[in-house]
Amino acid sequence: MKRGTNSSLIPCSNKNQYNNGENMDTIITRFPPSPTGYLHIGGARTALFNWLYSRQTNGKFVLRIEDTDEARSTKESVDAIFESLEWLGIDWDEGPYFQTQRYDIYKDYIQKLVASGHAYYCDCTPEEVEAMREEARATGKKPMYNGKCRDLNKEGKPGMVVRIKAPKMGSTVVDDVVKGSTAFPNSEIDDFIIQRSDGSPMYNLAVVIDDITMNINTIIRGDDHLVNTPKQIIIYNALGAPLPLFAHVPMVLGSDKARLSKRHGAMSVSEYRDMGFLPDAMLNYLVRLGWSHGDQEFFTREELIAKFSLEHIGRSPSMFDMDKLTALNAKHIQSKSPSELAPIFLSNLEKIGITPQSGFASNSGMQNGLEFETELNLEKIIETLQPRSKTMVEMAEASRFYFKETIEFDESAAKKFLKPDIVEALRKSVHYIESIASADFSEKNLENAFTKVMEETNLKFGKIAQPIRVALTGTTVSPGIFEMILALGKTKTIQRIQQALNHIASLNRL
RNA sequence: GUCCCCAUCGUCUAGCCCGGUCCAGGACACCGGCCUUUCACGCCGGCGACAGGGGUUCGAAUCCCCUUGGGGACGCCA
Repeated sequence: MKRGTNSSLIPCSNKNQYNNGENMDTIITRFPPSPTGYLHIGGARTALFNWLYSRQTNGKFVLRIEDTDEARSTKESVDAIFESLEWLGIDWDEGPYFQTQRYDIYKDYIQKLVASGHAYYCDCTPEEVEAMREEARATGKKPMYNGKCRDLNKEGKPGMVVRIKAPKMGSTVVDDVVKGSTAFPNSEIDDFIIQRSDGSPMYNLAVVIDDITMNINTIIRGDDHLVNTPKQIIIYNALGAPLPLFAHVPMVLGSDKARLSKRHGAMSVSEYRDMGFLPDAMLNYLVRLGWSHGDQEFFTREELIAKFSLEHIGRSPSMFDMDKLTALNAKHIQSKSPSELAPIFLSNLEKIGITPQSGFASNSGMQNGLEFETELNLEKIIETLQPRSKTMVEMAEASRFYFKETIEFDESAAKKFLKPDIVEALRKSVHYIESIASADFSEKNLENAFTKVMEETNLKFGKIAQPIRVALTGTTVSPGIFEMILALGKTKTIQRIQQALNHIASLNRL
């Protein structure tokens, strides 16, 4: 990995001037959201890349809130960002720092810059500047400040802005791990403002000062920042500070190839939680948007930390695809153990209004339920649903029947399968299930029980399965019979088959 | 308008740096089939791409140039 070649411009004696005793080899990355909205997909991916890289290298990950746009920054956004990061399991070692609390630091550096002749005060009005831009545009040039106050050496007074004295000749080169080397002609970079007339710092200044003082040596960010980089390099150079490593990651586009916005999937990351996505699936999907490891698609969190690499970040932008996220989520749901899924499952149940009052067989912590419910096995319930749930919301929905006290039969299902000719088989099923001791309640013994039913009724299992399914769930679509019975428990199973028997009886007495 | 970035199946991508093993591999989606007590899972197969044009070369997805297309930035926003 190469460091920016521009660091060679920095005098040796100054090289460690800004280092606070941190080991130079420690990778320090950062995520600097501006709290003007929630955390969206693109931001989450940037955070993830930085986090992964710091974790992989045993480095540090710093969280910094860039709230210098005080008009648009809100406390709600800050909280939303924290919440989303927490959900994703992206933790930070330092911060959160708030730029608004660091104004003194910026002022200090701005003074240094002015004193050393790298910046100057300017009292041109916004209208004047706009006129300069207009003029530039008219001649087919890039709209820029024309440097009117550059050499006037104006004394600083309230109400004046401070501008950087940007180099006029040559070019500024950005060395980037993903984009390679890009030269920006200095004629394209104007003397941009680093301090507003109200004394607050501008973005490019604050970022650089923060990155320097926080010892950030690795900057991974969206490539919409690539054109900002030469400006920032100019500040680094003016301060004699070493350059960090830059990695500009292509952006995530919406499905219409336009910049991600609310219209697309650019919702808050926490909305994906509400839609039933697993954090690990989210991470897995996000990382594959722009990064690859050969043909591998599925990654656990640990694998990601081990295998992530800056070298394999792609160069072209990608589009967000909900289908692929969903497919990946299904795989992650399958790969988890039922006990890992349990808390998420329970909270999704609650959201659809199911709050199991009773204890679960394997969860003896919860008590106080109806007698017949105490055999419900939470982990087995989850297990039966894992291969058929693409999201945790789906899983909760599909589990409804487990928690019902009385099954409402789907009309056409009942009509087709709950008929008098099945009564004998159902009765015998009840009998043989009943004869299994609770302690011996297993898939194997259930199989034996149904084998007996099949023998005695001379029916194939296919004939018996659907009526049993309808009896247990009310519908013709469900998990496998045996696994379902195991999850449901003996008492509840018998009760439901009995109920189906009653249903047949009442219909045929009429 | 100016500057910058990017360009492989519909989508995410491998391959590109170090040309031949690529009439281009994987995944999602889609379409068939198998498995099967339903639905899924799983498995097998199919559809489907090197943006276009010039070079360089014995040979180019891979290197160079141009065109086109897409994106980004040009702010007393970040």
